[in-house]
Amino acid sequence: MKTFTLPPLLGFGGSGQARMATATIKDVAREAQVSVASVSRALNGGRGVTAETSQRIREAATRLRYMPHAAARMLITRRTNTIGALLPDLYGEFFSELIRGIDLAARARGLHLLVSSSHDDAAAAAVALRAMQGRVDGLLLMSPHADAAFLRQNLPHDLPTVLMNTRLAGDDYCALSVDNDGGARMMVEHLLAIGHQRIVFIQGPPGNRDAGERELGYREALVSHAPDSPVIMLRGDFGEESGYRAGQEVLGMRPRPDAVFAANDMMAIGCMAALREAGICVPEEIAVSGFDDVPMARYVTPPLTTIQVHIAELGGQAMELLGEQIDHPDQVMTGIHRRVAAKLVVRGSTGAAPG
Amino acid sequence: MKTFTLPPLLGFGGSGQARMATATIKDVAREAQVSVASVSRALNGGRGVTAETSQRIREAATRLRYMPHAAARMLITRRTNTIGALLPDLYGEFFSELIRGIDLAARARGLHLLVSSSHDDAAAAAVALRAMQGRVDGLLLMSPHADAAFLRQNLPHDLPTVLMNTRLAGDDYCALSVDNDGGARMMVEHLLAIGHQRIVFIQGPPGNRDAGERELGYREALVSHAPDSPVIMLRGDFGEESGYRAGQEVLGMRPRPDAVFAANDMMAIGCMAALREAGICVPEEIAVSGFDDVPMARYVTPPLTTIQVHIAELGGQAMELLGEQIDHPDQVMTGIHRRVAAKLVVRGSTGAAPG
DNA sequence: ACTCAACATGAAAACGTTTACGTTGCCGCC
DNA sequence: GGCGGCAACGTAAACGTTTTCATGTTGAGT
Repeated sequence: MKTFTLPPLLGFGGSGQARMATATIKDVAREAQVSVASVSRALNGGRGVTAETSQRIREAATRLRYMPHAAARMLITRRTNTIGALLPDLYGEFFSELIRGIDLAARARGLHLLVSSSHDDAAAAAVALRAMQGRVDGLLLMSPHADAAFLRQNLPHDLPTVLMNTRLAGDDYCALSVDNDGGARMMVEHLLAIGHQRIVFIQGPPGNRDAGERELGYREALVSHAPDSPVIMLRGDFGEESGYRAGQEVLGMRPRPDAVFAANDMMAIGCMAALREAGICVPEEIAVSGFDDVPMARYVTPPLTTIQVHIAELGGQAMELLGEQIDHPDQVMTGIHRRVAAKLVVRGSTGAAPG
Repeated sequence: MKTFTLPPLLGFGGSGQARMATATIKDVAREAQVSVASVSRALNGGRGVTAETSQRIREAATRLRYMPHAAARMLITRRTNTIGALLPDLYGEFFSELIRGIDLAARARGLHLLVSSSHDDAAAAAVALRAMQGRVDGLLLMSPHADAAFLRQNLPHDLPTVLMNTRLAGDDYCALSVDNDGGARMMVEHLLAIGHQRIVFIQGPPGNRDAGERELGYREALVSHAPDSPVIMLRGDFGEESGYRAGQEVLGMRPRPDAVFAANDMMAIGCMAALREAGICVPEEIAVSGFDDVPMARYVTPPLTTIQVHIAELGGQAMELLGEQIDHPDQVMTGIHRRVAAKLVVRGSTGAAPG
């Protein structure tokens, strides 16, 4: 079998930068004088190959700058080593932190990350979902329009999936979301603890899950810790403007509330603007607090007391959960529903901390 | 050839949710009574197939919910229809906008997006770069440590690549960056136009490309429009703290500067804090301006005059450029270097606008 | 010395596509 | 009526892996 056939596509001649097409496993096999099977074994598990042949193969591989062809491996292995993240139109810190958390956890598992973001409507999300078919081993899904029907329609039922912050609780899928409820309770307890009695809540957009849970936490905390305090709601939509309007409404209330808890930071900031314009001092006359701990929160005057959620952790834990699901496909994990903790950050706007 | 062999893995029985493994092209071929070649033809170009057979094939495909196996296609086609984005550790709005721009442009071209983010050092970036080998048709690369040597070392020379905001100008690669220079000039011209004479510049971190270009723009504008105005530099590092310290230095200067131009918004905000503490009114006594137009810029008091760069456009244009390169591999496009425009946003901190 | 297990290795099948190349059947033209 | 050409379609060869199976080869146990 000694033939004179040179490696067909590899360097011609000797020194250095010869233009070479990417080497395949066959080239490595020839270079190391073994069969392709041995190369595969040596480079993967390393079992079933002598230490010295393995060594020789490894050397040949690096010499040829061999990189296994991803597609070929996927084809036979039926694993892509890639997970997909389907995300809605997200902005700012939230998005970047989420991706960071996912990416880090994925990299730790040796997985690649295929992202598809900015889906405004269900149709766009469905298209993106289909396009990911077969390119990913699992799916991280955060979508406001991901109701049960949508999922059953568009999701391959055998694809491991973890839902993040979605409406439907963990009946058929794994899910993970931020502890809105607990966070809101903490905030109300804080406000009560520093002596406030009449706490008004500025709601988020109707139908929004996060907003709803935060409202729930507010109600729960009141009934369990201060059953005599009134439940006062104002409409909002997470926008700064709506917070401003809510602030104006607060001004007209008699007796005047002594604290405002907005369902997110932007509304809290808008609310503070309205109060300031009316000459009301925060926190002396009215305490104000928000939710999210956006970067801006510590820069407004006074700095905003708020609830911090570790978004990167949301992404990271979701990735962990997905990884488990991928590694143990038989194990039933549907129905698991975890929450990532929220943390109270006390700043000047509730008067309990100097800065 | 009429046999009774049922499609082996497909539904057993009839109605609805029968558990089925994913259908392959063979299943479709059998279902439509044609060869696999015809299926491929019908589903791709559609040439070389009768309209009616094509129709029949298409029906069979949808009936079986056929989705071509991505890996198999990649293997034979040698195209992944995926582009990779290698990004450093980015935060907040910048990151999310960049991804949004890239993602949208990629989707418009039918390309998937593989991201790898959060690379602090060159080693991590190199690993990530290698891992993307063969999984992508092109690369979008933004990396502070992407010098020429690094690229030549780790980048397959035949992989279309577009550099974003990197140090080395377009000698060997396509590059794209924000017009720091032009933006800074615009800002200085604005400050001069409203009557300021002594404009101090707060520098960014040494070695930072963006910071350097902004400083250059500042110098250029001064020499060309106000050669008599002094060039005054203060050290900074893009952090709010450093802006605060710079602000304190400004306070001690005699004659006192009448305007501050910080290399980014956070430093401008820090600077304003220092001035406020000293009882100096912005913009009446000293005007302050920044660069970036971070979301916070419009919420500080007074709202910050700054330079807005359309980050999404940076990503989108980079993707466009990369797409061109992928579609026309022979065409030499190395050396192209585009800049995305910057825009002056005048707000209260330079006193030229009410709010 | 003979058997049997254990082990290193190679040959070849499989994964699901695309595509170059044949093969047919049909039509028009001489 | 034979012949060339064209269009539709099928056959089979690739693509680069992993993995099963078969085949030595060795070493230990009797």
